[in-house]
Amino acid sequence: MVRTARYSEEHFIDAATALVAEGGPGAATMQAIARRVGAPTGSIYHRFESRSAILAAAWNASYGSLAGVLVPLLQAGSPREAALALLPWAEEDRQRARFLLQHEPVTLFEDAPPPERLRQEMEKLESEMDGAFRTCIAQVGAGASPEEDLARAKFLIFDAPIAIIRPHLLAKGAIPTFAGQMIAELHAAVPLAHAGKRGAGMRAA
Amino acid sequence: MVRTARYSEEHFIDAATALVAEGGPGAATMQAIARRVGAPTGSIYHRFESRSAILAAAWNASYGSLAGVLVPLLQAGSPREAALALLPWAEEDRQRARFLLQHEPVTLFEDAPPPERLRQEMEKLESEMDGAFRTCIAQVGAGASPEEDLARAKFLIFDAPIAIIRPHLLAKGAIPTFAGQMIAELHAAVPLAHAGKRGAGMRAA
DNA sequence: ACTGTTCTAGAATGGTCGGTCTATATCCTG
DNA sequence: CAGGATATAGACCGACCATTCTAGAACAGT
Repeated sequence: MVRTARYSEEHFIDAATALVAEGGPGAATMQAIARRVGAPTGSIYHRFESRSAILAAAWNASYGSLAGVLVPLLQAGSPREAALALLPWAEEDRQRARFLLQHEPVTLFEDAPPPERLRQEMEKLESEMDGAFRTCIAQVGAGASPEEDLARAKFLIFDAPIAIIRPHLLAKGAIPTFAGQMIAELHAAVPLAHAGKRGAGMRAA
Repeated sequence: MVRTARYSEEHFIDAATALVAEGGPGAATMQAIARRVGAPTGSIYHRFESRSAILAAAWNASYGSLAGVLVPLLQAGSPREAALALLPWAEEDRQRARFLLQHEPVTLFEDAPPPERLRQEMEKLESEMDGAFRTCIAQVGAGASPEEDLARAKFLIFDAPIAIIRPHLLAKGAIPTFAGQMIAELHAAVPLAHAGKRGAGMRAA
């Protein structure tokens, strides 16, 4: 009853992801996406109502892939394993990693906000991840204010490993083995809940 | 003999810096910069030959400000002090910090490369910072390959503190005090040259 | 007061962008 | 073996961008 589609949603999302990963949000023009897929620009609008919609879909796919790896480990109360899991994830899904790791979602949608459906999916993914972080903290045991505990966990499990991996993602080469060692060392030396020493216990020498 | 200038280079650089810090590179259009300064668009071209030139100048000003703080401390062999110095720097010069901390220089110049003069200044600043890192490593004493030592130092002194500070820079509020404590704790727990335990000594439990 | 240079001022230009429109091809269903 | 829904295909549109251009204003030295 219908003509079969030659280009799938995924094609366009992947192209947009790659373009943003390589050249920033500005590089992902509708024409560039279409050219990369080999489709006419008009075809994109059969699947996405706007440029924001593609970018949001790309963000959801990337962030969802990340959450799929991280959330189970966080909920299991394994912060160290979660941090280390970022490494193979980034290596296997380099484009999505680069897409996520260099751009704040804020700058992705400078002009038009993404459609409601996608905006809600974004928020759901973010709150899912956030909840997993809180679950992990609750299991491991916290030390200070909830705000500080969360900031601490996000740094140790997410931002710090990312900071370690990022230079190697931007360069072409593979991620060196010492990156994993640095993450492991960090988690051995700096506990998520800074151990029971009286007070805060984290003033440095 | 000449008409006095009403808008200085600095005016335009500051406006461009603020726009990029707030909305990403795409927000810093020539018209937006001019509007923010209150000047006509044409006036910008009396001081900068192109948009890339302003962005490069803004980058140089921001990175130069950062280097001015970091380089002396690195050359003095004080990695901990350097890392902690990022905090007041970011707080006092929020816009420059945000400009630098959320965007890779790569994505700033998607289309046209900046003029030669500015490109060389960028490279000079970067190699100056790089040299300071190496000097610091040499003083403190290294542990592994030069490549790993450098990656380690950059993480501990620059990227990790940045990762700690970034969420608070993107939010509006002040940087909480526990951010400084986290940086201090990190440096107390994870030495730049991982202490003399046999071999690499950084495998975690 | 005049001159010449350097600036402001903002309209004009050519190119590209996101998004729409019309025409045509494809292929499942009946 | 049609009918018609859904796709491709790409020209087209108005908006906006970086950059250029023309006109006039301001000031230093005479």
